[in-house]
Amino acid sequence: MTSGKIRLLMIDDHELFRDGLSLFLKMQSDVEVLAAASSPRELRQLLSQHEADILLMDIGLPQQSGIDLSRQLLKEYPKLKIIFLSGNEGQAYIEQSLKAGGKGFVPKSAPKTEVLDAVRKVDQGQFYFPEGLAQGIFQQYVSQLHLQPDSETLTERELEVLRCFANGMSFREIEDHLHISKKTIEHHKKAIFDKLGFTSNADLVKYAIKNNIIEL
Amino acid sequence: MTSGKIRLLMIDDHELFRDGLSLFLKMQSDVEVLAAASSPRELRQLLSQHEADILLMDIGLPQQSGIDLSRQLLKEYPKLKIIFLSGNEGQAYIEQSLKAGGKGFVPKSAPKTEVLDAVRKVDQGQFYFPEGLAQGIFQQYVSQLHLQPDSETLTERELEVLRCFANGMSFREIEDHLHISKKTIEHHKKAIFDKLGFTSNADLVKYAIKNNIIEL
DNA sequence: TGGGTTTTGAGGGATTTGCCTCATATCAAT
DNA sequence: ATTGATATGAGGCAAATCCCTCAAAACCCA
Repeated sequence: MTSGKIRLLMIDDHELFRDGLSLFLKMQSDVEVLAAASSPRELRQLLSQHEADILLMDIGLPQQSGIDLSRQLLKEYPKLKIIFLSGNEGQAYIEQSLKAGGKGFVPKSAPKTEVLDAVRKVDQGQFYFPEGLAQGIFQQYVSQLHLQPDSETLTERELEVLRCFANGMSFREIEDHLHISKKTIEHHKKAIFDKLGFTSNADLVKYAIKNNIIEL
Repeated sequence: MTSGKIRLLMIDDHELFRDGLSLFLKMQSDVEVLAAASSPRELRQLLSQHEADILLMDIGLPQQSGIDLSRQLLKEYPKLKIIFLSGNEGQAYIEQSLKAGGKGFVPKSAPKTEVLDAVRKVDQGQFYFPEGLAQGIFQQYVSQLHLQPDSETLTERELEVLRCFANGMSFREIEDHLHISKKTIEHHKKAIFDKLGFTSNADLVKYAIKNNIIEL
């Protein structure tokens, strides 16, 4: 936003990290930290209460991968700009974070000021990603990505079912968890296998790991 | 140490985390944060310069797992008391951290004060591990662990079977591949599940990936 | 107001796995 | 020579999963 401070929310399950980062950001005159969530549930609550410009999201949340979560959130809050903070996961998820609609990506190992840079850049409508990608070439790359989205995209429900199976749940457990019948689960599972060409449950698990739907 | 402050070192690759935690710890009158390292190399340097009582170690270092590193360090500094800080890895490594000689284990998601509690307990020669294990019972558990070391080592054959399952093969396919009957495969699979405490095939796949038995 | 897509579910048979016991053969170590 | 760990396998039953067809609500979109 051009007027006023940059309003931001934060989600990270580590209290120490949240506190440290928000303390630092609050010292900046152009930034306002609205609140910090420790879980996806809490974040949704905060999003419904505050109008935020930017969301700083830990990419490796325990309950749900940040990338996965951001896909869901952007459906509800399309104007929200999400910057991912990655821990030791390295930069392997940059492309996925882009596809999920992320606007920025900062390793947690980066100096504090880099987070601030990212927040400012992204607030101004730019992308912020680690050095190594010239901004111009990068923009082009992004648009290419846009033109060629996932050929076989799973629906929300299918994703949920996929997540369950990848977490090792049985039909019975998924019935209880999602409150749908075994038949419906079968249906979704078949759809997933057909769309993604899986041959075995092992394929499913690997896919879920590669795509940050579950944690390894 | 009974006299003076508790001297501690810290290793974590995230600057924000280091700063936040050491800021908090420095506010305590009975604790002295000697220094904080961002890498194993830097840590060794610091250890040779300072005489520390306690080391707070991130379990998920990018260069080398904290557990691995601690085994090495304890050979050089047997009196060093290591407390592991775990991120999203959950508590799956508690047992390993014990075997590696760790004295404490604190999830990063825990409240700040828990780290402090752990530091004080461990400094006094106690163990500190997450609630749920009474200290007495726990001690017993530790000695049991000692007597019964690698209950979790798979035999060659079990490894082969594990690899097959992790690659998505069915019983039928494994029969053909390894030239053994379904019954024998069942037998091995059960042994694998028992030894490693698997609850689902998904666990098996994840284990195989983590341990480089298959490619992701 | 139709037509796609998604989500939901039933019925029923075929297959696959899981679990339990029992049994044999090898090999190494005591 | 006996024991223990490893590897092999059978029989049988229970439980879980797979496969295929059919169908109906819900929803968005043109």
